[in-house]
Amino acid sequence: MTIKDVADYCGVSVSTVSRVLNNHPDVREEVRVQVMEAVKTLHYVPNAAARDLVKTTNDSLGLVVRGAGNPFYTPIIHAIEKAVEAAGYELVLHQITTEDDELDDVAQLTRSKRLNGLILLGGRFNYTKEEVKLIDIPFVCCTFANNFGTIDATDFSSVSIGDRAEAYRAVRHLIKQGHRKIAVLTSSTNDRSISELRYNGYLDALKDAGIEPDEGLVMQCGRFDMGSAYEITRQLSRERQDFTALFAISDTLAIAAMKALHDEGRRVPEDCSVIAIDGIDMSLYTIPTLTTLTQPKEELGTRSVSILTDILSGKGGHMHERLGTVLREGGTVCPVQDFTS
Amino acid sequence: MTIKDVADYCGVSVSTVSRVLNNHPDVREEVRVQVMEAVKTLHYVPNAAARDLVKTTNDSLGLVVRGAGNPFYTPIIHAIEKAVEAAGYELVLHQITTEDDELDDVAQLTRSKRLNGLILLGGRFNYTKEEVKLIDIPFVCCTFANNFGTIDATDFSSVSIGDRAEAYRAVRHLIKQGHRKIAVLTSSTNDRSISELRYNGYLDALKDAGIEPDEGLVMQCGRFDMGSAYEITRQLSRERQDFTALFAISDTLAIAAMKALHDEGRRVPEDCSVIAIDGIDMSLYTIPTLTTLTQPKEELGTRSVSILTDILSGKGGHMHERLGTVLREGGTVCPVQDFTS
DNA sequence: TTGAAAGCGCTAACAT
DNA sequence: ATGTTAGCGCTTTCAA
Repeated sequence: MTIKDVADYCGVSVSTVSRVLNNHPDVREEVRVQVMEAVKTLHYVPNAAARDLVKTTNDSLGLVVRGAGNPFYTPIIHAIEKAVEAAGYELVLHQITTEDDELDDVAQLTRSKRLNGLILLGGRFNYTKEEVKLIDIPFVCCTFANNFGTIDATDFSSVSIGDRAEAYRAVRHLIKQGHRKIAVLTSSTNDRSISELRYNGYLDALKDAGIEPDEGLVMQCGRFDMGSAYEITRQLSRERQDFTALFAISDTLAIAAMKALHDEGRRVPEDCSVIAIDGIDMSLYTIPTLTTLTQPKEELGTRSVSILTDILSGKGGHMHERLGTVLREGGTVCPVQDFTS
Repeated sequence: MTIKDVADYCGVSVSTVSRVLNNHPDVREEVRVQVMEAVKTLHYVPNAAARDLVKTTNDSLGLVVRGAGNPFYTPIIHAIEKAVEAAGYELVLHQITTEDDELDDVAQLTRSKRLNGLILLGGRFNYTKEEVKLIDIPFVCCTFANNFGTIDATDFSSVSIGDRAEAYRAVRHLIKQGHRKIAVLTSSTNDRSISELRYNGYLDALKDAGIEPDEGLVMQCGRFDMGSAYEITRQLSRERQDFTALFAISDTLAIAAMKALHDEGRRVPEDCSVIAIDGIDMSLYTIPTLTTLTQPKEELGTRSVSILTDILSGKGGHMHERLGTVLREGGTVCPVQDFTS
């Protein structure tokens, strides 16, 4: 079933059918209707490969998401999809796992799908100049940037929160409540990614408050995995009774940690305050509601798209936007309990 | 950058380059090495569209997921990806929203990507013969079946739990604990989907126990949306004080409901037991841990794949598998409290 | 072992 | 308004 079959069926040429299919004006209304009905009757669907092959440019943008299951990305992807459509582009979505390298994928996508631009959602922070050269179309990093890399800031765009500063703010919030023994739950302290940045923000806050970092209060759970976050938090709770607050670098880790604290008989927030960063939907439903710095998820998506489309239409150049978070006051933070009184 | 460029660069013909790229045997080792290096140097990536166009068959399977953000699907998708790869096929994944109709998408995919088989993850239950005719390749419905449709069982496969029976079992579990005023939280009672099936299982259980259904205890929240589940549960909690248990048709709805009950001052499980179906990771971390019938998520995925690949290799025909759930005893169900004593 | 050439199905000039 | 035709980049006979 090809366009030729439809043409023969209608007694017209393939170009006429093609015109109807692509809404070109120069077709007699009568013929247009006839073709459309033939398409329905024959259940004809154009071959995308052939179409892609012939079209040299196709107004499509790519979105590569690293770490599919992450609930934090869901609303961002939604926002991007809507914004891309509104801008008159088509979106090619590609999910990869956290083990895959997004740049390998990007090379594939851009060259085989003739993309005009690219959005990377979640990715490494340490691209090299070499690697970036492989991406020969404009791209914007969403929710992350090149914080550890060496590439030129004018070669790409980014939209994200200031991870280190926001982590600082979260921990600062705990310190203001009188906490000084503050544990941190991160996936890693030195993986050149968001985890490392937020961990550094934690250290910054301690330092500014004149608190000596305590290595025994640093929990690394490896990946963004609730199971290991739970285990490691239980373990620390058994080993150490003295910490009065916990900063988790993401909502999901915080939720696992709250459960672990509970299972060790420690109440949140009375015995241990908890704060996190992200603001996923689920953390609205924990008991108590998680106190967290919510990222402007929709805005992260829409800004990424508009920066990209502006570049493509010549309206602007590469830029790096840092958006702010909003402190969502839940019920997991309270002033430190004074045991001496 | 096309295959022609690589050929020119090496001073060979395009066919030779193509042979190298596709690991054909008849190429001089010397030339093979030369071409491979040229590919690296020039950063050449074959155009997928052109490749797809010319290849008539490509050993690829399609996976259409309806309702991307659903955390329940994440492990299933993972299992399918691994199983498909292990079986030597390539997977083409397509996400659609719950508003889209999966069949429209399927028509697109199968005809434009030359798929050999198809897995539908989450979908309508009421396909018609007409619609199914559009899918001209073997397909298997994962987590759902044709429970409300009229299509021939020999025309497709399905792998799912017995939704109605499992809902029955969940509610039965509550009844055994002495509960008789049991509320139900569903997205709809008559949407011809999983919601309706599980709602019917709830009714079955009441009936068998001689309990008169109470329309006032039926909550429909429209979609699988935690926000509306929360609101409607709060509302019911204010209106009615008499129900002692709640059956939610999914874990996510149950989590929202637990929060709502809490915010209305009702303790789980002392004042209201809660049970659900699905068994997502997140519900391990609610406080108390959600009692739920966990679906065999990995098995749902792997069985779907092996049924499909068996059909494709002529080793078997269409079949319909009903897998069982496992009751995960959390802490959200307890015997009904006797107010009279 | 290699090259030349015929398509795969479609779109977009260019004719008519 | 409609038809003819030249590719898009690739794989795969068929010859050499």
